Amino acid sequence: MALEKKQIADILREMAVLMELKGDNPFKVRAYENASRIIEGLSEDLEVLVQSGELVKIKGIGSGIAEKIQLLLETGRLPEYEALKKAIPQGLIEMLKIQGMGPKKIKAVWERLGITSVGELEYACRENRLVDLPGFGRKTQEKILQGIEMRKKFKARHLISEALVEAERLYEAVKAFPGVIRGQIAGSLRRWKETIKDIDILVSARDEDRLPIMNRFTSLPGVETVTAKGETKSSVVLQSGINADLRIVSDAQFPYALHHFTGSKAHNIAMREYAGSLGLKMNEYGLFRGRENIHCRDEADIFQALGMDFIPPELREHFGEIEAALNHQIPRLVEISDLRGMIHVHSHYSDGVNSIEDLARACQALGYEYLVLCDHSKATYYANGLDEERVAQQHAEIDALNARLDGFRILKGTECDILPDGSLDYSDDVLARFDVVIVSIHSRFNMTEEEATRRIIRAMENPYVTILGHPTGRLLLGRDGYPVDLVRVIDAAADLGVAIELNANPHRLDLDWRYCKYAREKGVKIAIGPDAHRLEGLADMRYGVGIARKGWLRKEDVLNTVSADELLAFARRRRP
DNA sequence: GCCGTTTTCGGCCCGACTGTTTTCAGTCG
Repeated sequence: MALEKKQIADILREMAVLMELKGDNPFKVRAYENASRIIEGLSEDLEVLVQSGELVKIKGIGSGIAEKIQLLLETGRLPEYEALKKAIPQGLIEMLKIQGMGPKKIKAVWERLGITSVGELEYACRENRLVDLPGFGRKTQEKILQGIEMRKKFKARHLISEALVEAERLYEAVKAFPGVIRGQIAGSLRRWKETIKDIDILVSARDEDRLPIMNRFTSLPGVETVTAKGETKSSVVLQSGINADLRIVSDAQFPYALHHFTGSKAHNIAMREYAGSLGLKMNEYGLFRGRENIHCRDEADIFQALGMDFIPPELREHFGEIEAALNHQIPRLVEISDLRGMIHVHSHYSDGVNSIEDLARACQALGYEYLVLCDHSKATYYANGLDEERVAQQHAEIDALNARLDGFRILKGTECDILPDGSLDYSDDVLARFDVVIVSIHSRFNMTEEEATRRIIRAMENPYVTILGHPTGRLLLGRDGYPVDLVRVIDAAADLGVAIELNANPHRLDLDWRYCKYAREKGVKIAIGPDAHRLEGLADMRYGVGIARKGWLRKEDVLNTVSADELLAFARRRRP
C-alpha cells in the first residue's frame, strides 16, 4: 500500500525535528520543514510527479529529498528516517512542546543527565539537578517546571471558533483603551487557520501611553495569569486556557508590524528573501533601502513597494501567493455577502432542534434567498433519520411554507447516507423527489483508503447526487477522518459534475483548504454549508467562508453564490 | 538539503527577550 501524501509530509517534518534534536545543520532542518509543507499542500498526485520527473522542478525540493520521497513511495520505508528514530528517544520530541525547551537545551539534558522523557525532566527539576548544567540556572529550571505545568493544564491548540470569540472580546476591550490609535487581531486568526495556538493582538500608541495600556490589558476580566509584561509585549493566559499576546508599536511602524505578526513564518521568510533580492531589508519596523525607510501607510503600501498585489492574510502561507502577487494573479476571494443560499441545515425532523419555519425565517433575516434543508436519511437511526413516509410529510410542510413565505424559498434537500458498499440510503425514485441531494458517510469509518475512496466515488456516480458532504469526516482536535484519496475524489467529482461541500462547522472545516485550490483548478464547485443543528449554527458560515478564502476560492467557485433556480438547474443537469 | 543571468560553493530572515554570562547562546515568533 503506497504511502499517502500526508504521511510523507509527516515523515519529512518528523525528520526535521529529529535532525534538529540531533544538532544537524539548521538550514538542512529548514529544508526538510519546507519540503514537508510543500508536499502537504501539493495538489498533484505524488507518484505522477515522481514518474514524470517534475518533482525536483518544484522550488524547495531538490534531488536529495526527491529521492527519499521516491523511495518512500516505492518501498514505504526510508533508512535515514529509521536510523534517526532509533538514535533519538521519542520523549525528546514531547519536550520540544515545553515553553523554553528548544533543541539545544533538550540535547544538554539528554547528553549530560540522560533524561529522555518529560516525566524524568520534571523529576530532575524538582531534584534541582538542572541548575549546574552549563547555560542553565535557577530561573531556567523554574521556567521549565512552569512550562511542564502549563502543558498539563492546557490544550496546545484550539478551534478557530473558540479562539476568535475570545480574541474579538479582547480586541473590543483593548481598542477602547485611552491612547490606542489603531489595532487589529493578527497571527493565525487573521489568516483563518483552522486551529489556533494563541491570540495575537497588535495596536499602535504613543510611547507614553504604552505602559498604561499594558496595565489595563493584563488586568482585563478573563485573564487567569500574566506570563510576561513589558512595554512592547505582554502575554497572558485566559481562563479558557488560550494564550493571548498584546503588542504595541508606534503608529508609523504599525503596517510593517501588522504584516510581521500576521505571518505565517514561512510567508515572512519568503517575503524577506524577495525584498532582499531587490536590495531591500524588511522587518517588523520597516522596509529599508539602506538606512532609508520606505514610507508605508498600511499593508497595501508595503506590497505595492515590492511590486506586488495586496495578498489577503488568508493566503499568506507560502503556497504560491508571492508569485501570484508578483504576476498580478491574486484572485478576488469570495465574501460572505456573495452567498445567496444556505445549504445543509437540519431541522427537528431529524437531529436538529428548530422547526423548518424558524430556520427559514432566520436565514431570511441573515440576508439569504433560500434554504436547502438537509435532514438525515433513515440509516442514521441515532439521528432520527427520515424514512420515505416522513420525507413525504416534510415535503408537504415545505410546500405549504413556500406558499406563505414572501421572497424566500425552501428547497427540498437531504443528507443521504452513503452505505458501506457505496450505495445510497434512498432508492433513485425517492432521491428524485429531492431538489438537492447531499451524500455523506456516517458509519463504518475503519476502512482502508482504497475502500473509502471507492465507496465515495461509487456514491457520487449516482445521477441524483448533487453534493458530496464532509468528504473526510474529520473532527478537528478530535479524530482523523477516514483515509481518503482526495485527489481521486476531486477528479471524479470533476468528471461527474458533482459539487463538494466545505462543511463550515468549526469542528469540521472539511474539505480542507489545502485541497480547495485543486478543486477550483479542476472546476469542481464548492458548496459552503453550516451543517447547522440549531439557529446559532447558521453563523458558522463565516468559518466556511474564511476557509474557502484560504483555499483561494472566488465567488464563481462557490455553488451557493447562485440563485435558487440556478442551483436547481445545476442539480438537474446530471439527472436522467 | 536547497539554490543560482554575479555563483556548482557558500550562502541560507530578522529581531526581541531571557538568562546566563561578562559578550553571548538559546528560544520564540
